[in-house]
Amino acid sequence: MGTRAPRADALRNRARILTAAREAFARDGVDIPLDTIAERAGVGAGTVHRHFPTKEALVTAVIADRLDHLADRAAKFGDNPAEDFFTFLAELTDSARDNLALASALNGTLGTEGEASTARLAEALQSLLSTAQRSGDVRRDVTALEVHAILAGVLATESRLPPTRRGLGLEIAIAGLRPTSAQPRGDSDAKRG
Amino acid sequence: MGTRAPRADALRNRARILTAAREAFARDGVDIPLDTIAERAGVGAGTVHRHFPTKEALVTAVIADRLDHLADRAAKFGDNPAEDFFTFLAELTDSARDNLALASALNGTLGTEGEASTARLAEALQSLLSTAQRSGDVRRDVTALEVHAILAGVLATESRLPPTRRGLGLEIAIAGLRPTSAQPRGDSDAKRG
Amino acid sequence: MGTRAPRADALRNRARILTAAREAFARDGVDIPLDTIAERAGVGAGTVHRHFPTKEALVTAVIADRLDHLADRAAKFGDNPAEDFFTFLAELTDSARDNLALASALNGTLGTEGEASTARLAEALQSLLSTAQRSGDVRRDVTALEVHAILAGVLATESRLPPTRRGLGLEIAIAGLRPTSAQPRGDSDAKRG
Amino acid sequence: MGTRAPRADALRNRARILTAAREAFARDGVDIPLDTIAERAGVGAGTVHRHFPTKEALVTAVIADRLDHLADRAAKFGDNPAEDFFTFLAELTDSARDNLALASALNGTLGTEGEASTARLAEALQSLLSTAQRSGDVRRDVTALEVHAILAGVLATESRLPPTRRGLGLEIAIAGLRPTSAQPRGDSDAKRG
DNA sequence: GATGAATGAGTGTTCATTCAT
DNA sequence: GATGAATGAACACTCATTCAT
Repeated sequence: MGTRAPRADALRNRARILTAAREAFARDGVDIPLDTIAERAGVGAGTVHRHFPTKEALVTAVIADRLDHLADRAAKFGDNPAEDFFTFLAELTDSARDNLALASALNGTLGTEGEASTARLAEALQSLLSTAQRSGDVRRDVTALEVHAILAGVLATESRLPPTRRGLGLEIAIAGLRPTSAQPRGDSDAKRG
Repeated sequence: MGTRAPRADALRNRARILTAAREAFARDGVDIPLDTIAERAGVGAGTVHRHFPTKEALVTAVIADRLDHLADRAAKFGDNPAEDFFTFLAELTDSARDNLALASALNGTLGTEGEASTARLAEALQSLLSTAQRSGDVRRDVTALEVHAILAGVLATESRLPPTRRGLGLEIAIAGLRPTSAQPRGDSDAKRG
Repeated sequence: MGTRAPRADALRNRARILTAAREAFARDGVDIPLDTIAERAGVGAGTVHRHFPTKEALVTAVIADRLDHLADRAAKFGDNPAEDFFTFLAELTDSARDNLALASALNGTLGTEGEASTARLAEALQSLLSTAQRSGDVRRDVTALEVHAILAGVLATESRLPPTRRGLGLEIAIAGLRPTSAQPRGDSDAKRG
Repeated sequence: MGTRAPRADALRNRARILTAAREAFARDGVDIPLDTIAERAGVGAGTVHRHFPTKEALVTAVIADRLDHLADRAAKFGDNPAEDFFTFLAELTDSARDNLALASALNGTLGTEGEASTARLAEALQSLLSTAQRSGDVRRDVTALEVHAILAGVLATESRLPPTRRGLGLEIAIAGLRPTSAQPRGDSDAKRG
């Protein structure tokens, strides 16, 4: 025990930078100057670079953090097949709405930033998806990666919807993900490999 | 008055700039330097600014042009209620796929560029939509503007889908736009290719 | 011939930048900021970059210019074997004395800047050297490249000599370049002027 | 008092910094960041500054150390007039070859760093030189400071010579430092314009 | 004393925009 | 009108130096 705070202010600054960056990226997109982020975080420009050697590293860190956060959240579910899946989509949508950077990340506008975390999220999505598919509430032919892409679309939609209509994009996606009406529902059939 | 060729080359230059900008924005996104566009258009940088006082103006013009083009296309339809509507969505999706700038415009990433044309497109969408709604193949509660937002989402989805799965985003949106299965719409199940 | 001044001020600016850079590099070394050079040349920082896309390009241009100048000068000689050779060495020494950048270039401190011109200079040196060697006034085993290196040494020496002793470094190098006294050269006493 | 180990590690750190700096400066030149040196020395950046308040102080210390080392070495000679002198020049040349910092110091590229040690070295050089001059093997008109400058030149030359020709610069300097064969001693000729 | 995080002025470079030709 | 050179404010990033721990 007794690990004294090894570098208390460094941790605090790192957190402040991440927070400032998260907000700045969310509100203004990732093109915002690092100097602005440094200023908002109340640190010098050099400090930002000490913690994140390049701007890309900071962007990745912020995105990855958001993505990981979502993946963690996804892992918490597990009881109600379809409900869980759709609820998670809703949460994700809410998280990313009005977050330009997260939206960009999910849109693929950002190159390969946060790739690892994107994969983690896809994995988390996978189990929710599989369960929901097994229960017969979701089309069996879509993969987690595809759901990820659909999510990106939902976010894009939501960001253009007036506040009074929030949720419509998700609603439509969810409706579209259900098995075609030809197969009523009820039991689950053919689980996919 | 003897205006032999009043501004023949001015018109030509304008067209060349727009063409170059369209391609450049589509391929490389709107962050591409104006100098590059000028060079590709075979004109001087000053000429670009004569025609489009700011870069934003050029971006708007290009987007508006694309949007108008789509609106024009939409106006050509009108015979088969649901089919027309869905076909148009498919065309729009195809147009924007791999067009970074158009995708951005539809994503709302670009601020208010091309607002007027966005409205025009929404209008064109409106009549297709109304017809399809009247025929009972599309949810009655969505407006043209909302379809526009959904379109943005479809594009975002499609851009993240592997080539082998192209069309899935649109397919799901279309499925989601159908009236809920609870209230079957008579026949109608518009299969798409 | 009627080639109207195609871009008179561009040429003038280029010349001013080169002049300012030459003086700045000579006096302060190549680590001087480009902004300072721009300021001294009376142009904006961007203008420097238009003419010389990177700092290295400017350094190279300045060095190459100096080196070419010397090579040109070398080409003018050709009558008195030993005298020409030694006189050229003296000229080169005078040129580079108090020129930090040129000295650096000849010292090899500068990486590969101006390599082509270094080669040109070596070539020019070659013919002077060959002639002097054939006349028996210079050791036959040294090559032009080696003379180049020796020159670098002379410059380094001269830069550390008090003004009253200028020329001593060259004098010693010249003496050292003569054939060993064991094989007296009959005439030859190459007074240098 | 009980100063058990008063500042044992301080001394050790100082030594480690000097060693790291010596190697770093030698290999990479004096433009290498202090952080790199600190890291190689296994100390913090602040520790470097405690021992050497500015970077210039560290550079000076390293150079001075090298110069002192050479001066010490020079003091060890004393038996064979000319031989000692020339051997020392050879040693010095070998020491500085591939030592960017030392070469810089001797080149005068470094401003006034290590002036005191430069003087010490000159002094050591002086006695070797005087002895050699008295024995008639070295020109009588050169001073120790001038030999120092010549040494700088030799180093510059050597650094540009291909490995197969190492020693040529020194050889020529040595030859040039011998009394002119024609005139046993007495006057010198070689007036330059 | 040692540490290494923080600082912040400074560097090379880019690019939308202006303006002389 | 067209040209493309000039401008200069940004920008990401570096690094000697300072300072809290």
